[in-house]
Amino acid sequence: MTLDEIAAATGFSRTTVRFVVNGQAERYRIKAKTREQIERFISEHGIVIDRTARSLRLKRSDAVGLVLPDLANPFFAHLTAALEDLCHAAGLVLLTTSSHDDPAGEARAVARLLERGVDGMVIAPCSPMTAIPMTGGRKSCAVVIADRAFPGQPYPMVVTDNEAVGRRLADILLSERGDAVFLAASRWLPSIEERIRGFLAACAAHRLDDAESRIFSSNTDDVAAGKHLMEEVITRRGGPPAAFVCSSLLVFEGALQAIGAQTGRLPSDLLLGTFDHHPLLDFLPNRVVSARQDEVAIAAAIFHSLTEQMRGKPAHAERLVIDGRIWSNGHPL
Amino acid sequence: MTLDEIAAATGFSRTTVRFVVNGQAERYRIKAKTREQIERFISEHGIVIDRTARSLRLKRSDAVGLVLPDLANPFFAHLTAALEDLCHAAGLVLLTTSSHDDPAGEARAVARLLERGVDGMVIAPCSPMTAIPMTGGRKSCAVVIADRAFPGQPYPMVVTDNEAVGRRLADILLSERGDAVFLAASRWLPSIEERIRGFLAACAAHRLDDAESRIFSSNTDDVAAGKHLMEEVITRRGGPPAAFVCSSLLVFEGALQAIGAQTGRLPSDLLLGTFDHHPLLDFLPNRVVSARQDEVAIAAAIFHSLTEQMRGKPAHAERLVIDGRIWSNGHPL
DNA sequence: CTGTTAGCGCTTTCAA
DNA sequence: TTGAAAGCGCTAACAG
Repeated sequence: MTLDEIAAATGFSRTTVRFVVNGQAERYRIKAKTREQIERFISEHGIVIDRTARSLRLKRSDAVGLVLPDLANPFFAHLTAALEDLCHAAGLVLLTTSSHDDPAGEARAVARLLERGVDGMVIAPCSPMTAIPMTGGRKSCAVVIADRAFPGQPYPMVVTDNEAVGRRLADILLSERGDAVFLAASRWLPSIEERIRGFLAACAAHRLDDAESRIFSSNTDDVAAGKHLMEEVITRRGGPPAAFVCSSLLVFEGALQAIGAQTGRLPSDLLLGTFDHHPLLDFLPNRVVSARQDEVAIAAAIFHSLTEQMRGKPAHAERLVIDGRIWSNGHPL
Repeated sequence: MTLDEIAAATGFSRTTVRFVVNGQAERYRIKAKTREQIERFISEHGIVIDRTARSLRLKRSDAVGLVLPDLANPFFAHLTAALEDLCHAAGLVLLTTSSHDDPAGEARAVARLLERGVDGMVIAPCSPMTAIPMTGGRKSCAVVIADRAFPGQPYPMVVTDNEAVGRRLADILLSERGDAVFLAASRWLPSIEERIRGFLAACAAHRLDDAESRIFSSNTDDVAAGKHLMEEVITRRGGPPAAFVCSSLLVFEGALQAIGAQTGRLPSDLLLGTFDHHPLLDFLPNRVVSARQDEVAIAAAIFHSLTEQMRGKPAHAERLVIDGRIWSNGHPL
């Protein structure tokens, strides 16, 4: 049922029907009897206002796009869930797209969202985009960069305070074991580089002068990379370290596999550290310290910045930093 | 840049420009020079065709909606990722919405998608909906029910073969330990009921006549429920079982917590079984057997049925069953 | 081969 | 209080 159809069926005009449907009956002093008739008709026959037509006319879609490297990554899944809740509460829908860490796919995704006329876009870029082509849209589109703050973007960025968290995590390991290495995947990511800086700072604070040699990094973020990195650690140091940090759970899994393959099972005093968190970590036989991003707070910051832009505030290239949290044995530290 | 603007700027008509833009230049034998001129202009100035207007005209949005109970649930996150890939490859966008297991939220989500004119909808219902109000839309909308096959829906349903998987899982536990209990959350879900049936069938095959008393169930699916259920098991049976299955990882975590609280740490010969899988399970000190849904195959079946409907094939209430897989120690069984 | 026209369902503006 | 008209950018049908 369209507004026109209802108008025709009830004998009133488009305008009158629309006022009732949009809850503006009061404001335009629609006669009570008129309103009742229309409302009764609608409750009997139902109505679905066509937001496609509405969008075309208003040049506003009440939709926001989300461009992620990978939805299967729990961090992004949680971020999506949190953002979605905020959007829905505000009457917006969320269009999600994954780029699978492919810059071309990312560009395509952005273009597709632009075609759809989204009012805003949240992007976790998979590469240092030269420039997101927001130009070309018929209307301005709010943009917020999430999680991956490649330099040079003219948009607000919301990121975790990776360096601080990395430092705290490393500090715990070094304090408890006096030794630690860092297994880093995707070193080209700003967030990873920041975590490494935090690790190095902790090493410096503990007066370790071989900090650089404690960093092992690869370009891909997967289990195989973690395994390979840990094998390298074992080879270079003649055995497993007393403690290690991994830049992601995938790397963590690979590292555990490598140690398991080497020593049969995990040395019981091996102290494990990892970015990203999963509840099952708490049931591993070893002590695990994990750094966790605050998806809800990140989503809130993103949404705030986005809605401000959508309300007309011009976008700065500001950097909004959200605190990460360290967990150990199922409890925040 | 709109088609009209380009037409005006290049001096050709809307139609001519559109033929070029839509790649139909060949078909309509647009003069090569004309095409080149238009293409050059576009490559210089860019173009974003407005799919909002297109949708309005064509009554087709090239969008499909996805209604899930909870995106943060890894199964649904993986399903979403898989579906998204299929959609994008077919030039469709995916609108995701979570209902948080709230029937009212679910109804709202469906209505919102209908307003948006989605061509199709994938729903993992959170309750036995009396009827999804597909009526009222201006055009028919393809529908596929995923994962939760409440009876009575007139749409195709894609589900895992829960009973068979549940039976295989229970069979492994009973064969290896001769004892097992089932901790089930959300017993009102068809999928859970099916898993329980599989468990009971395995018990019967192992000539256990107390099968019913091995089922412990709750209405919520969370860690607290799992803990509570395991406490009940321990109380009723005077100690932890030799093996148990949980209907979800959340319940699994709760159960481990309860046993840990009771016995200090996990008895080393305790055999763990769970639906849902996570790679970290492989690093637990105990042997873990887990049943895993095949999200990619499920997504493929959903997408196939959906696109068939979108091409005009009327929807049957058929039931498409996808095999689940059992994993143990990081390998499929 | 290219141009013109009508209209998708909505909102806005102006009239009555 | 209510109605009528115009137009968002696109596509389809038809006319040159």
